[in-house]
Amino acid sequence: MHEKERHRIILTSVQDKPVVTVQELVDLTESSEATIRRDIAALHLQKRLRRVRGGAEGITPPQFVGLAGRPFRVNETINAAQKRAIAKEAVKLCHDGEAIIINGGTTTMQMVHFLGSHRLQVFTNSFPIANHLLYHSKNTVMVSGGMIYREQNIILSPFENDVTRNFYAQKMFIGAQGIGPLGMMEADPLLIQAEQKLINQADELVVLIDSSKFRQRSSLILCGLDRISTVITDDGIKENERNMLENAGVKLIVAEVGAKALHMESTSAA
Amino acid sequence: MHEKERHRIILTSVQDKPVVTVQELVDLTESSEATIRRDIAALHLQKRLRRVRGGAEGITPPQFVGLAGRPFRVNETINAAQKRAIAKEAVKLCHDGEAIIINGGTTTMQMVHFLGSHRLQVFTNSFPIANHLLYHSKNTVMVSGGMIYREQNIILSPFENDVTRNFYAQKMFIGAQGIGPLGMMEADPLLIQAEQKLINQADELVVLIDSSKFRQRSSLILCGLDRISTVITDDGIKENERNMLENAGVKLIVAEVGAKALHMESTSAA
DNA sequence: TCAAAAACAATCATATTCAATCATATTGCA
DNA sequence: TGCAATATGATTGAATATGATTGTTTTTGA
Repeated sequence: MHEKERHRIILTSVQDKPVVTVQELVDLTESSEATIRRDIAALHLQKRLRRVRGGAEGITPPQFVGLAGRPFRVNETINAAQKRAIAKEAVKLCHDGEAIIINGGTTTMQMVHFLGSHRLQVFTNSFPIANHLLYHSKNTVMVSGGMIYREQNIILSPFENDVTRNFYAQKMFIGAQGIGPLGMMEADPLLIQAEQKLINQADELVVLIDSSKFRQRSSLILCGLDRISTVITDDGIKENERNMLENAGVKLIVAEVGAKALHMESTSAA
Repeated sequence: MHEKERHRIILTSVQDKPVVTVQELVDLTESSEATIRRDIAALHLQKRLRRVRGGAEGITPPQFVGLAGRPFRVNETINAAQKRAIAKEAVKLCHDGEAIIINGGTTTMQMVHFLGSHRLQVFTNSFPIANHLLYHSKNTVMVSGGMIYREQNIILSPFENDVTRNFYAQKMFIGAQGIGPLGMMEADPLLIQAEQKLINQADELVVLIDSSKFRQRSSLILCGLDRISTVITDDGIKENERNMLENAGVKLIVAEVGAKALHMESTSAA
């Protein structure tokens, strides 16, 4: 077997499993222990894997807490104060006993912190949202069925006949990548697909979006402004953006970013 | 088992439960007490967990407690060693690339620990199983849609048209309340409903059941012995119980509960 | 408070893995 | 083909990890 071929086998092995032993690779490649060690040493120098006693491990997971973790949690910290304030306003719209739909996303995720003492029926396609509500609240939790996409943290089924169609709510809460005269926009096709499934299952569409998103554009339009009932944003919204929503008949709620958050901002800026 | 593998198991264990004992980890990893202690000490120095008397506890994430938080407060102490041994045998039946179904339950739950380094397509109706596999493995995870019942920790939809029908696997793993000549039995109607949905979606039915359950009877029969391909149990099974399965054409796998556990049994019996 | 049980630390023997070396096999090239 | 360069395989002693044993400390429960 040629060197390249062994390297290919070794690299695919460490991607499939957290660790592979030298012995496993010896069996796989039918070459000697010494050769495998040399290969691992070479690939280690090329930083294509990490050499560990007994074998090799993949380079990707520094620690494996977050396959889903990183993209999600990094995003979580951006504009955290705004997102929290917006989420708080969103929860104020909910009354115990109601049924609501929460679409997955970093802003809607913040709602869970304020839902702890509520008693709602919550339908969501977000695995972490379901998880949090299940263990930290007394709300009834329902999820859509399907495959769990790690990066976006949503549950999505390619089939039309899933249980989503059997759930109906008055309000659906949703975030977005951007918003403009043409409507709500999203960047990820996978998210679009998930959202399309849900938006027809509720009367009112409540959009949670921090004010910076008014200046962002994306390629994919989810729906027009006429479909939106309410927009909740923070107090960074501009006058012309207010007018745009008003002209489209969209109700606007502006969340005051709390004094503490403001204070933290000013001190960190100083 | 290799160091990294043990560390992975230890770290995932402390995230599932507030505290994990040295003994549990010994059973889980099949390594000695001394090794586990050394591992815990090493991980403690790396600040990846906190060492406590009797075992280890998770480092509480500053504020993110709950996302991947502490999903299951399983009744893990009853027959824990047996359940783990049985679950380990079950996982041995799985080969990378395969699609499997795991029905929710305390025994099947133990399978997640051994699935960490696999690459399967896993469909489950158990929220905590999905949760664990999602954050602690590279398996593809799919869930059924519907309401999450807190007590049983399963996802269940009253509708026929859910995504369950779109998934098919060669093997389905399932626990039970009891087993006898009439078949598998379950006590909770809710579980029956969930299981009925799934058992037709797989070729082989693999039943995980500790030997004490052979002497238990319940009111609800899930299915006959003829539907069962394989039964995995522990070495407490009696001769007549073996015969019952053999006569029904059911394959039997007996999991050896570790020598240490056997020793404890015999001494406590003496 | 004491005694039994459990958990722990320290030690040593064994098993595994590693690195270095050399012999052999394969490849590239004139 | 013949030669050199490189790659591979085998062997050995060193380094490291593991498991068992022993004695000590801590906890538990009467």
